Amino acid sequence: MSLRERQRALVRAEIQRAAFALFARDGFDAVTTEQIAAEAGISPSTYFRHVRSKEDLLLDPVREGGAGIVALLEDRPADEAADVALAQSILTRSNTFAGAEVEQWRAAFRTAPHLLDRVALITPEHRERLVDLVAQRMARDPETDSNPGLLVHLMLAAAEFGYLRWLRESRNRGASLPVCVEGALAAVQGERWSTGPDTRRGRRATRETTA
Amino acid sequence: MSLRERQRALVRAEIQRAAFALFARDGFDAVTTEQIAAEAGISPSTYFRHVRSKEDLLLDPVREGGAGIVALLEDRPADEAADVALAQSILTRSNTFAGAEVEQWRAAFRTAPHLLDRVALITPEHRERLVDLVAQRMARDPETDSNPGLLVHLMLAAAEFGYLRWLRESRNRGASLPVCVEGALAAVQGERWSTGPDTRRGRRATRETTA
DNA sequence: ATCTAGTTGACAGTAACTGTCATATAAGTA
DNA sequence: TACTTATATGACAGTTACTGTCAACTAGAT
Repeated sequence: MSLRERQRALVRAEIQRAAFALFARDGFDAVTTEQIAAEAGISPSTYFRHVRSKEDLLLDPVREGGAGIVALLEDRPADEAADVALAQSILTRSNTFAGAEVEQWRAAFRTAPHLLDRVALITPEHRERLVDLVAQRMARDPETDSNPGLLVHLMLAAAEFGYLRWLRESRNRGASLPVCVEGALAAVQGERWSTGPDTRRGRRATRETTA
Repeated sequence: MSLRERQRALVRAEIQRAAFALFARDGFDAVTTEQIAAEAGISPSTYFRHVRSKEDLLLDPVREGGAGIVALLEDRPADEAADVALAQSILTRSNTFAGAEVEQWRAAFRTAPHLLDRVALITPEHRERLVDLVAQRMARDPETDSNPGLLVHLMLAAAEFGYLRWLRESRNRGASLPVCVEGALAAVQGERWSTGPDTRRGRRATRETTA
């Protein structure tokens, strides 16, 4: 990683830190881009060079999870059923989504409830990659058969439901993120996603990641 | 319906017509609000009084379906299982989503692919109403039990998948909207959503609305 | 006829972006 | 080390979606 790349990442992180702090204090809508830039110690020009849009400041952190899910799914045992493998990948990823910075993010996000229904867990590119991987596992052609796409869509929607439930609830009273996500993911798994008449391998292997 | 209300609806419809025509011709991003207002024969001020945001011009038509789904679900037979009743309500609604104006809308929407992942089939208020109705059918408390919310979320996600597939495909080559939606909805239905150990009434009553 | 409430357009703002340009600094090359 | 090139920065001007206010107007009820 070159010095330029490191500095780029540093500036980006500093912008996020500044933005989340301001959002949490004053509310998403009340904070201007100029304030964020000032708080981050850069000019507005530079701010816009690093941030595509104000919304993305909040949405990008979750979207980054998409790449992780793809990587995890690629490493799953090949004989595992598509639905199980996908659910486990998502669940494992949600386990790593924690820490002090995440709490800052959550506090910031709570001030922008109108963005709640726009949580896309993943970029279109990563989603397409997931569909291909799932189709391969189901031994179907994603072009002619919509089932792989549907499974990915529903599984991500279920995970999203878990994320939203976790987001809405207060810090300590509600269930943890993995618990929220796992409960929702379970609803999508089932016979429907099998590759053929008698390939049930891996079907019972739910709940292996959480403590 | 008073004259004022009728005129209001008329202006609104005229704005939509103008906007869709311009979007389809020049692309969503290339069309300014002033152009739309001019084409609709009103001032920019009036435009903004009728349109919350440019995005909503495209998104509102689908969102209006939400009210219809709620109404349909309220009229479903009381002994029908929650998942079946909800699926049928959505499917019936999607049947009425057709006509020449819809084709204009589809053409307009195609020029704004970045809005595709923001298709919320329903407003938060209607969604909450659906959750209550579903919870009642499942005999569960929507406050403590997340299953009704999850069923609604997944069912809407499935419908959304159908809508997106229909949207993407060309006018005559792809499957019709109801077919796309029905195929997706079927994936969510199942034993999981039953109200109790032995209440299976209405469980087999899929596919009754489409020809 | 008149009073009230909702509608309209002109106008002046705000804030999120976009594009350009001169300047500075990291990285590759002689 | 010196030189060149690619990239980052900040100042600035512009665009556009959207908001708020105000005076003129019009439908609807009394």
